[in-house]
Amino acid sequence: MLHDMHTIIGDAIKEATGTDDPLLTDGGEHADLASTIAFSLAKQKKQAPVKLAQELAGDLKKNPALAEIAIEAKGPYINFVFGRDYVSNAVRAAVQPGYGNLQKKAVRVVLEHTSANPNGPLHVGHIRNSIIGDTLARAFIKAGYSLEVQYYVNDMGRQIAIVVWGFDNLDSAQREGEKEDAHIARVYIAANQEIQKDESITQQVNLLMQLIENGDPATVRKFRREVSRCLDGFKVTMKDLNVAHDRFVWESDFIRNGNTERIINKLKRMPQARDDETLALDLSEFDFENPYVIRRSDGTSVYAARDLAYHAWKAANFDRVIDVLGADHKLIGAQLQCTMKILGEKVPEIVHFEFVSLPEGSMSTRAGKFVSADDLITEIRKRAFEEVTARRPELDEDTRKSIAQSVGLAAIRYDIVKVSPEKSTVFDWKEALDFERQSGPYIQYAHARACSILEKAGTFPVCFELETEQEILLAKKIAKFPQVIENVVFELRPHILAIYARELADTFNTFYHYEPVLKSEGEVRNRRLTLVKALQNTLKESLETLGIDAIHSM
RNA sequence: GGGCGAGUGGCUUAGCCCGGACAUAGCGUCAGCCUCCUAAGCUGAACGCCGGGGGUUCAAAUCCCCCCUCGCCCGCCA
Repeated sequence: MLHDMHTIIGDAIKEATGTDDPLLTDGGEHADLASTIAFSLAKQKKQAPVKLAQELAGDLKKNPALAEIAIEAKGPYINFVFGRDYVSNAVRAAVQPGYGNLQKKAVRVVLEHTSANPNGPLHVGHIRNSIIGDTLARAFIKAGYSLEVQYYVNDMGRQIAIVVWGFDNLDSAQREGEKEDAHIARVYIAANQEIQKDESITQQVNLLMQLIENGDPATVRKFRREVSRCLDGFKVTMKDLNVAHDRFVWESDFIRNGNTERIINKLKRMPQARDDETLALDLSEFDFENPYVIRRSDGTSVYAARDLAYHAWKAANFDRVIDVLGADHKLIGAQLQCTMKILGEKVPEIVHFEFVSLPEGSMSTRAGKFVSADDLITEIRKRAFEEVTARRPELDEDTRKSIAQSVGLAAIRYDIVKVSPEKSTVFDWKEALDFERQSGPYIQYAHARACSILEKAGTFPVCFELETEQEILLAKKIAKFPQVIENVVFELRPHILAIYARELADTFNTFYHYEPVLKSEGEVRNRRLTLVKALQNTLKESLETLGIDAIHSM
């Protein structure tokens, strides 16, 4: 809709001026769309931009295609304000279930996210990956793509060898009520402390690494057991965060199925290959200083080789390959992309996000310095329950618990997804536990408020003819939703949706303040109820795409 | 040392790709609003050399160059 207006107006300007870019921008408070084309025409024609804007506005007004649009030159700007049809069509679309769903696309997308090493619980840094990834996944589905979400399980890393060494050599019994991933972290941290004290342990870890690479059955069993247990813990955390994967892909499978060997053989024949003691690629022509090592001198593969095999497999089975990775993977991500390109394979698109740290510094699983996602979830549910109990003492405990769970989830997911990924952040308990303004619960509250109005109203005849300034403001904000979904998947930036949802709630709260709905009468009441229905549905679709429950009461 | 990212009122943050009309919002501060549809809300005020310096342009938070500060990376780890 908004996109259509852009096209119609843009074409009209191009036709009237003969330029190929109508220089349309958002009109902000002045208009729905505005063109600054008069500035560039001024240069060409050597005339004043104000005069040209006026002339052009006059010409455009005569264009029958723009009959519904109010056109006015204000100084050098040409402002376009959409008419009643635009507004009523927007509301008509927005009351429909699934509003914002875009046309189905015959494009298969594979999205990898989280993929944390299974050596300890997910912490508040990992879940930035999960939440960005899961929100993108939801947006892709809404945008009509066929999607598979994968978790790449790094099950043959050095950290896992350290975990296994710990289980073999230290006091490692699981404690009463201890979650699997927390248990593994405890053993991993203890094992690292032992390594610090006694360097000879490193030799034993190296031995485990060789055994796993060679497929020694007993070692494989041990690795797999601990990794699986850790993943079981992750799955509980991710379920609590409403984050879902379709498939867990194990790194070691790419050794077992021969894909790693195959890609190494292919890489050997590349002109960039340097096959001395190690096999490495010289990517200096692409501005990568260091050699990209693929195979060790002892003949075993490194992570990069298995990752290339994994990505080649994804490239063969999907049309688009998207990875969500932390900023620490920028260099290796770029090397991977570069290598895939020279192999003639589909190049993965990588979404990077910057680090989450603690006020006291970087997080480290090995050093036991982290805030686990589970602790955050527990704490936030507790706080949310207190809040719900204070606000709604009349509700029974189960209902309050259920609301608290949804509110807690909203607070966590929104707090993380609202920040643009290129900002590094410092985890702050106070902000994470805030349920007011610019928070997930704030948006849920606006939705619940709309639900409450609709419930009290019962049935009503729909009316799409809006009148007042506040009504039209809200309807125009609602109208932007499909374009927001489009932008999220195009730019791979889910925080755009987070910002939009908050602004939509803001707009509704202002509307709510100025325009009585239930207390108005006749047509006014009907059109406002219709608008509230459209708003409620748009908020619901927005929240659900953000992975947040659109609860009806809170 | 090199590469990448960030720097926007006291704090957090949008806008930057694609340059335009008084820079977005929240927290905090101050002044108000619950006999009225859920106050997890609303209205108003104060608070800004958009890190610094050059440049391009009719026009720069946005583009280019230099510098400063912070984060991340530069392994035969993953």
